[in-house]
Amino acid sequence: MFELDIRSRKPIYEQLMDNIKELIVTGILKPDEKLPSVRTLSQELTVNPNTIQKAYRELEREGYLYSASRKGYFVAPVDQVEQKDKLKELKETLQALLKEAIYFGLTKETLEEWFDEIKEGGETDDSRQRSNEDV
Amino acid sequence: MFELDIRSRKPIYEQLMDNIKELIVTGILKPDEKLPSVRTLSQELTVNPNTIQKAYRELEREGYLYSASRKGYFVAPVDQVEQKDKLKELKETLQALLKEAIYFGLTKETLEEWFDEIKEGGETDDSRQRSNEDV
Amino acid sequence: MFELDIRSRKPIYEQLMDNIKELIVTGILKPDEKLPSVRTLSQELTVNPNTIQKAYRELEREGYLYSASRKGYFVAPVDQVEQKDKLKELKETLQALLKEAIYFGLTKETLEEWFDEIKEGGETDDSRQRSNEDV
Amino acid sequence: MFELDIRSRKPIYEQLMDNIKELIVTGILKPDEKLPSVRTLSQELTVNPNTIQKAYRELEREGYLYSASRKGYFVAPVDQVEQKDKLKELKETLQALLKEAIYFGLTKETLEEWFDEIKEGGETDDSRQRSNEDV
DNA sequence: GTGGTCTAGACCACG
DNA sequence: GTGGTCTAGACCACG
Repeated sequence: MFELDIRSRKPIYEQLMDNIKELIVTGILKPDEKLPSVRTLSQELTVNPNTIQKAYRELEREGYLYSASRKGYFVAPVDQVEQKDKLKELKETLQALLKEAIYFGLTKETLEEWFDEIKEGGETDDSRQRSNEDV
Repeated sequence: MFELDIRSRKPIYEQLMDNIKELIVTGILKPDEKLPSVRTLSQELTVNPNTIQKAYRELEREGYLYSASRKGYFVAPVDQVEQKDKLKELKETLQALLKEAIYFGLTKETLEEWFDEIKEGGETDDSRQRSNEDV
Repeated sequence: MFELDIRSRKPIYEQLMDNIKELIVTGILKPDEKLPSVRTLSQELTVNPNTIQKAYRELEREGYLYSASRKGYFVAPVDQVEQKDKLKELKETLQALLKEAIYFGLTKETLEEWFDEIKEGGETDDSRQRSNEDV
Repeated sequence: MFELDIRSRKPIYEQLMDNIKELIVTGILKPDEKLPSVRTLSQELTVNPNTIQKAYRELEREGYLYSASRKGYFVAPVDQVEQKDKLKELKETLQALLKEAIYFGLTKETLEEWFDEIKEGGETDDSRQRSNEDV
């Protein structure tokens, strides 16, 4: 489920964040769904609890998770206002990357294909087991 | 010309890289054009020479620049093979980002608009077109 | 009546305390008025009885409530001595907060407005005046 | 300079934050002034570096400090927009506290006196080291 | 059982 | 020299 590369230059807590974001963004983790407890995940991944906690907290700060008192961490539902803010945030990053990709030959057609690939991957997934899906 | 934010969490050498990539990618820096020497740029930006050096080296490693022994660093022209490799590299990053953006409400239409914005912004410079047109 | 936010970082028993203080302080709960029993409130709010108990005990300790052995918890009338003590306690906290607010641009005029807003909001309730007028 | 009470229920990192806020808010620490390094302060206060770091980072998140690459932490100057936001944030807390204080007999006159004390304390206090300025 | 705080201390990246 | 990451592990508060 989680892909962590200890050798990577990217800190483990950031890799964890990316992994969890992916699960949320593809709908595998649903709004208000509970995440594994800090301790549990720590044992499963053999990563220090503090590192898990750091990832969870940062995701809370970014609006992906919320923590309910001492009950644990949960996937945050996104309302429209937050959506717009988040999208504006992402625009800049995305545009910088698009500029690069265009320089290296990305065409509008290819971009549209990529977009469709993602849409199809997520949209039609109703198996929820998600082992047989084409994300 | 260069936007460096010393308060940013992003390391200065990475900010430098981003700035130079931007200049290359938008065609302001042309293929085979010489970049300012490490010393010069170091003084202009009041940045440690080691930091400039690191940015140049890293850009060379990524294929944006080439260095001619003692003569300095130059913008690398991109051939078709390199282009495709680079694009494939970027695809993964871009798709992850697109997934997020779609989750936060990005539509195909908006994405196309963003694409066009960039294309129009760069289109007027035709020296840059050379390397892109033969794709 | 009670605003509890399970997602808040503030413990539920503290949120409960704040809510009850607010009701007392605005005169909605009158001196010697009985509070709902721990059990009742626990069911109404679907909150653990221990949590209600803790809030009530803490409010008793702070002088807002008194408990009559097995009969339950009641709003404590405040006599002049207690009032002065309480006010002295609050002074320190208030001054720290005022310092901050002044740093961020709070003027005397704005502060007076805020004071008046509260006074007007509460003034209409005259049962509450009793305990305040003899100051 | 710093008052830390290990026995207090308030976490050390929060006590640290309060102390530093106080120094900033009273003008003892000036905008862009450097704070002691994490390590230095850690040794001076015999508090774990992680705890210092936590306080610094939280103060950064709240807009009191900024961190410059690897140069250390500095007092953040506040612009007008941030000021207004911060003041709005504080309003709610202050009003809740004012309500309580009014309940316990705080009069407008007393409140104004407290306001003036703070203003004067900052304004005319030239006995300090930092001394001859009028914050 | 859950997250939160804190310590002691190692190692790394940046400049 | 500076902050950032990470571990191993203790103890606490809340519910």
